[in-house]
Amino acid sequence: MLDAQPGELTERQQQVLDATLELLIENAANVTMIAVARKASCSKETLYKWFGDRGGLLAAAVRYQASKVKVAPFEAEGLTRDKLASILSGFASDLLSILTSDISVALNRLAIAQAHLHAGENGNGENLGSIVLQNGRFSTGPRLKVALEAGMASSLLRQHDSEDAFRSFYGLVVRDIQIRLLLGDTIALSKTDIHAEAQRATDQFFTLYGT
Amino acid sequence: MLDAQPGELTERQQQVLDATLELLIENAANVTMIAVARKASCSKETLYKWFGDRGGLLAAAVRYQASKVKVAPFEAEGLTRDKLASILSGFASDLLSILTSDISVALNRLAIAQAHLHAGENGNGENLGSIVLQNGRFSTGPRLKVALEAGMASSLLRQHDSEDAFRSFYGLVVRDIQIRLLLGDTIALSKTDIHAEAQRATDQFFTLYGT
DNA sequence: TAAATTCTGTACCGTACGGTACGGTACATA
DNA sequence: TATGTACCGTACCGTACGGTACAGAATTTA
Repeated sequence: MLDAQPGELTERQQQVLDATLELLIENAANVTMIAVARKASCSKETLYKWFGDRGGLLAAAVRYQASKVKVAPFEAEGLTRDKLASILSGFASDLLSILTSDISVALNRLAIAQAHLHAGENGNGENLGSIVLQNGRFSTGPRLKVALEAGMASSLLRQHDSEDAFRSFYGLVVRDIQIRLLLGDTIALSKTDIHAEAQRATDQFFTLYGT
Repeated sequence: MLDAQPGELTERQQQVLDATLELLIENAANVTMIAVARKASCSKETLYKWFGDRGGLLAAAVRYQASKVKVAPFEAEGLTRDKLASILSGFASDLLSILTSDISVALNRLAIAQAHLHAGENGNGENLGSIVLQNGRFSTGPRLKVALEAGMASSLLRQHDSEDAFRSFYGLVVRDIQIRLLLGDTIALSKTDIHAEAQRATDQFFTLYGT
């Protein structure tokens, strides 16, 4: 086998996690160890050897998916209002694209479904909810806050707690979309819809926090 | 037994549903038929007789809880800006109080966890997610829209699609609070915190949509 | 080519849960 | 007092799943 660094995943292991994610998207209730083994054409024993137990497999799948959606950080040099607006609007588009994707809905549902478990109750010891939060909200937030603080330093935005400003922007972008999707409502957002929503949220944000 | 109207619940049945909800709050994974029967001091056979199957019991519990949080509609007579602001702020406070409550988090988690099921796959035939949506987002929304439209008619708010205006207000109020709670993040919102958040959201809403 | 390692496929075990059956009890009605 | 009804408690059944064991194939290493 192609050996990998500790914490890294071999090609084959990634195939297994891809199969897990596929299964998760089509029906979360069908993600059993035997189903994953069949879909990935591997044995259950291998699953347990690689991932410890079911919780470890799911955690690995969530982390693996998160590692695929890393986006490039933006540079805050020579910031103009148009440039900041473009950064915000781009961020909003990305966020909406991700949150409305099948894979995001499925992963959030999975994480929410067992978010009540205390750490250590599952094999991996870490809660899926906190993994999703760490790689989602708590990862994108600070990245955008850099841009917001640069905007304040350039007097494009009024002085304000950047965390609070980010949260309001988040609300303006997401509104009730995510919770409705999670609850099973079917909202179709086209590419142009997402772009329009991102633009609206950005305009409203400047109205509230701009100079 | 105290007979009840069709669709109504007897005292004893409400006790059973209260026990179900209690169990749900303390640990959703423990809501098994035997656990409910023990907690409510009734027999499993009675549960099946009254609610059909597990899905029916959960659906009944969700509906029962929803029936307890009905709030009074507001009157839109002689609307002033202060009065509208008070309505919006009150609505926001109520919304935040509900969404941050243990019972709401537990019910939303439950509904989300199985929102992928097609109608008819559970005994009751109706999806818990849609029940929550109907009694939550799709019930409170139209009620507030009445106030928003009255505000537009009174020229307190700019002419605008009331559905869209409501959704932005919702976003300003809730921001990232609900998704973080659902994912297991612990956010403590005191009574005064909620009041302050409601006030902020209302002020921001007037900035965006006021005249 | 021979030994060793890794993996697949399947059979198996224990458990937990949904759902059913049934005996026993309390109570209401006649 | 006799009969019926509603309910409790529990035993039971079938199934599905997580996890383990093992035999044999495939692949690697020497």
